[in-house]
Amino acid sequence: MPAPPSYRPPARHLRRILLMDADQFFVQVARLVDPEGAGRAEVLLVGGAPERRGVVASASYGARKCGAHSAMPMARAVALCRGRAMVVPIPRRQCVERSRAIRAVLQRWAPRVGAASIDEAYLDLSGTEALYGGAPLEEVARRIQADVKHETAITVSLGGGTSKVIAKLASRPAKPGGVFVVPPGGELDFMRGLALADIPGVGPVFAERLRSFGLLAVADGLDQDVAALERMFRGRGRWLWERMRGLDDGVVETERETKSLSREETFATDLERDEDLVRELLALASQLGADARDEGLLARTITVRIRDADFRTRQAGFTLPAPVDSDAAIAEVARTLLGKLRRRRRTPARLLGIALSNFAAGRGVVQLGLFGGDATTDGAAPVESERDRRISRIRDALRKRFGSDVLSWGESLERGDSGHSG
DNA sequence: TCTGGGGTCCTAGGACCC
DNA sequence: TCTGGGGTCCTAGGACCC
Repeated sequence: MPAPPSYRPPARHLRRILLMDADQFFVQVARLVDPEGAGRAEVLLVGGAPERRGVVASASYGARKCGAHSAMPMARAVALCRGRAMVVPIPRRQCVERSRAIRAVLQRWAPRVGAASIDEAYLDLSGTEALYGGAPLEEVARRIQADVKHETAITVSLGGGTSKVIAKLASRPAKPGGVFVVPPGGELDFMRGLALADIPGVGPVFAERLRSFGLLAVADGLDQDVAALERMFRGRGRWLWERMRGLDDGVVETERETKSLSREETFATDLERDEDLVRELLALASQLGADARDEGLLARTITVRIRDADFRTRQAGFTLPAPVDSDAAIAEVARTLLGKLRRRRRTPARLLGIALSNFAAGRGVVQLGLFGGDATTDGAAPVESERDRRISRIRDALRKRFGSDVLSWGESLERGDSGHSG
């Protein structure tokens, strides 16, 4: 369906929003990828291997009957299923492909489609009444659902209503594989039947605070006026007042720029020695560098995250004067930051991660300032000397910030650096 | 049973500048 | 000589989501 040439957002109370949610998405894709194996396993767990301390990303309905659910440690889920479960890793590439295919179908139906995650998308169908011959939202949703199934073989559920929060909450009673639309004006009745913890954005911490005030159900909170809620939960009172009524001004965002990119790994067994951590760090830096270059992103800020054996998570970051995307530059900064974190607390670590953020303009942009006014990243392989110069300038920046001892920590960074002092 | 990996957004304090 | 307010950037941590 073609989008109207000039899209005009209609009055808020007339909005027609859908949330599409692919049911147990990873399970569905795993079964399509491997019809003879996973396809035949009624009790299927998709996620990280138990011996690698993984968790469940998606559990089949058969596995849920045993008590398994997503985010549960895989070892526990396997135990609950008493030897009847098949465990497979997330088929990442195929999941991304299916996700894109689903979105392509949705874009034929709605002028505005916004991906909320790999298996969820919002559709804004406001102003399309005439386009669909005045069909009710529920009927349009059923047609979309059938189209997605036909085109991609994926079963999806659709929730609908006058706001994103209503559409999202309506997708739950729609599961599995159904459609549930809250009619305009029916928002309050619908919300009254929910728990406060059901509201997206109310997590375990906020739910506990609400409970400490005796507020469990949405119905409990509807008695409170805005001022009372603001006094109890300053800053969040008005937000809560609105959400309890299904009010949500949020628009469906069609395109969002990437704000951060990261890679992390939990080790099968905790790592204690610095040299082992450095080795893992350098591997992560290479993966992340490749990701950044694939996306054409240049980052100024590099952050290292470490999770100690006691599950305490710490991080340290550094912002460079000019953006980078090379493995060596990321590794250099990351190694210094890891040194800082390890000096602060040297205990076995279960996880290590690196993140890039603070992105500058993409490829082909001339990098200015400290890192050399003549350095460009137009895709041509930089000559080694220029690369070395860039690394040297990064070393200077790190030395200035962290002191002259930073380079005494750990060994030389990369063999490509040829080991000599810069 | 021992807790993934990929993100977004918010807060708060300190540095620094005007 | 003393006091100050606002704005922006950086850093660390945390809540939350799928």
